[in-house]
This record gives sequence, structure tokens and C-alpha cells, in this order.
Amino acid sequence: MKYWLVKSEPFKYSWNMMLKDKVTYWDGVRNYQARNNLKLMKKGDLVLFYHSNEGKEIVGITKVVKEYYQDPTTEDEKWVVVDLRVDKTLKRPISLKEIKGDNNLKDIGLIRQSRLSVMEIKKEHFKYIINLSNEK
DNA sequence: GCCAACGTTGGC
DNA sequence: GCCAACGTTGGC
Repeated sequence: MKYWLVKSEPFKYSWNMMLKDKVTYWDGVRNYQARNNLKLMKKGDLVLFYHSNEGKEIVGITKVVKEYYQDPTTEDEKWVVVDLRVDKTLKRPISLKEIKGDNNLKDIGLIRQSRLSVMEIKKEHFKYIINLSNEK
């Protein structure tokens, strides 16, 4: 089982919309590396939901409920989506600022490859972030 | 609004 | 196959 992080600009698709939809297909990925990550996602994998631009914080956890298939928003067969279901809202959002300031998280993809919109998160980083949001 | 860090495109 | 020019993302 793997752990991931996806980014969304809140004005395009926010966590609140995600909460309302419960399940959504993750469309709009137009970058090969991000696409390849989508293809690697397995049912049951956990995915952190990050607000880019506005907020700049991890707000919730989703779960992969359907593995990759053709992106319904384009004819182009290159692009795929996965279905994500809301799992939990974090008790407390974890901001980019906090992540950057935390020595335990300095190798996280979010900082190392800031432009990538779908990335893998190491298990220990994932757990660490969940703990952070629970403890305060 | 600026800019760094990439990714993509197209000429050669 | 290289690289310059251009486009995009996302933090500040």
C-alpha cells in the first residue's frame, strides 16, 4: 500500500466541494510524471489533499476507490483519472510553512518538487503528518 | 506581480 | 538529439 498527495487550487476544486461530492474523479492532470503516479495508485491507497495557492495546507485525507481509467474530460487517450473518496478531514490543517519548518519533513516531495501535482508520500511522512494534525 | 523551476515545442 | 524560446505552476 502506498501513500500520495494531490494538489488542488481551492477555487477550482476545494476540500469543501470534495466533502459534498464524497467521491470524485481526479481529472485535469496533464503532466506525465503526475499521470504516471495516478497509474500507480491502487485501490485503498491513502491520498492527502493539499490546497495550493490559497491556503497552502494539507486539509484532508482521501482514499483511492477506483484505479485509473481514461480521463472523461478529454478524448486524448494519454490522460487518465482515478476515483477518490473522502476519508477524513484533518483535525487541524498542516500548512506548507509548518512542513518547511519541520526537519522531519524536509525530504518531502511537496518541497523538493514543488510543481508536481500528484506525488508519492513516504509512509513515515504520511504518518508524521497525521500525528501532527492529531496532537494539537 | 514577480520569479524560480520545470516541462514542452520546434528549428537545426 | 540538442538547445533556445516559450509556457505553466505555485510560492512569495
